[in-house]
Amino acid sequence: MNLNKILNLSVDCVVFGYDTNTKSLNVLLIKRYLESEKGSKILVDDYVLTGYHVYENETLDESASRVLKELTGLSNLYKKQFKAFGDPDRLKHEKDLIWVEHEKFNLRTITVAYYFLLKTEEVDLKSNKNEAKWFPIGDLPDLGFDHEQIILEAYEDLKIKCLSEPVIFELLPDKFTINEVQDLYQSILQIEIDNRNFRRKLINKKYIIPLDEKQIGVSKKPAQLYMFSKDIYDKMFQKNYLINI
Amino acid sequence: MNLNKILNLSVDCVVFGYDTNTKSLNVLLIKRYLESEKGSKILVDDYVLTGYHVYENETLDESASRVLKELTGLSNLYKKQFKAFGDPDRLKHEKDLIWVEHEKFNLRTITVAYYFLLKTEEVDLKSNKNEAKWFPIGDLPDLGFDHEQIILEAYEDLKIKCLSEPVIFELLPDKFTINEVQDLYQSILQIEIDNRNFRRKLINKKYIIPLDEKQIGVSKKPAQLYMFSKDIYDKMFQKNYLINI
DNA sequence: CCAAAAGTGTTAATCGTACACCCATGC
DNA sequence: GCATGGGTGTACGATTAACACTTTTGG
Repeated sequence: MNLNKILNLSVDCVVFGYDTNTKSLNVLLIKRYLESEKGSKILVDDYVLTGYHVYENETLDESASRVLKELTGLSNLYKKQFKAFGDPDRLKHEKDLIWVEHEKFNLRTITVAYYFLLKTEEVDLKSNKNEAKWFPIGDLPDLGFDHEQIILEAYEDLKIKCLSEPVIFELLPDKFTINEVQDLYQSILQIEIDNRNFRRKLINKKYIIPLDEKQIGVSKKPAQLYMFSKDIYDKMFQKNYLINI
Repeated sequence: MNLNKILNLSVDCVVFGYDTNTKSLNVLLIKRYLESEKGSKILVDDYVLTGYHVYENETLDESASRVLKELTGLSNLYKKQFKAFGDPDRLKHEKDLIWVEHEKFNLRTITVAYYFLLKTEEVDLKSNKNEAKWFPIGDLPDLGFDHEQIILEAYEDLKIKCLSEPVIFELLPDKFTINEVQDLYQSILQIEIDNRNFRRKLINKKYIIPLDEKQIGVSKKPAQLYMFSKDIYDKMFQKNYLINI
């Protein structure tokens, strides 16, 4: 493998994780910190998306998967390239310029942005050397570069996508309850959904399969568990060309 | 303006035009031709998307708009950045390598792909020095680079987009008939639509405004003309979060 | 008067939406 | 036995889908 970086090209990964306990759609961010040489002054102290330069003989998709694997240890996650960001002034704040100087980046770097979907619990942050941390999508910290914009555009794309494709199940454990799916939709779309109608709709899908299992260890009536069958979904699937303008 | 090109970054433009006469969704392509030095042998003879390197201090969007203006003379068209293509082997055919050599491109060039929507008649091909030509989406010629893939991905994106946003009207003249809209949907989606149901659906929209005008110069019953009001559409518009998985 | 495309109505089935109470469980 | 969240049914309105003939016009 040719490990020469393409100096003006990077990938950035918006990692969405859902926490079924707090019912929070989270984004995984890493700390960016830099002091002046004497250590007297904090030059940069914020969070950024995880990202890295693309190598000379690596595809963009491979690059994104590599970055994610380094961050989380995970592969084979749902991944979507959603937009390239490459405006000449996308790094305009002083702290970003300091950082670029420090890291010897190319000032005009084009970044190809991906988002990934996983369960917050899947990632072990303890063993992470980047000081990675989850933040709710509605409560993001101070962000470097143009990463706030990148996250918000990823989020918009996810919102639209989850209406027409079963990506929601990428964010849930393999075995889930109907109410967990509802909570997740509500978190993503920031809407209220009628529980009875939602249940009926979901349970009627052939690819939502009731298991012979219920929740355990909950201090209330344990709920029925279901799984999503991608196989059945794919077999049933046919595009419905419903024009809805 | 700094006219230094970024050597490994380009934009490519998929220009979709609809021809109401032939009822054909077309793509605008330019000729790529190269002979060997003695003129004895044709080295490259195919079509490509129009594209160009991004300049040092130009945004990606500006770059795409500039390329399109040079090709068609038009600005303010519907434009969408839909994907970045940057695999290391995306130029793999011999003719592409010859071309890259001849044009002094960077072999590993990342291209940010856009698509544009317009009416085929809007473009004056006569005054075009690039030997630009329209091709039906279903009958594309031999294409250079990875441009066939780029076109097909643009087309998939357009198909999905036209179901939920009124982009269809970008492809039609300001004054159109209901049947023209139907024909266009049929061309894009490659489906048959029931005329009565489609008419009713469209005519009931408040932003489809009947004009005091009918078609002229047609050798049959002239049809009622309508226009699309983006103002009314935008005012009425509210996202409906209909989950359809 | 003929060819060609415009325009028109009804019915049945499905789907979305609104809405309130009982049930099962762990503690 | 009580607090907690799980689970259930019905009725109405809106939307979709299937379907075939008449009308208007230019030539």
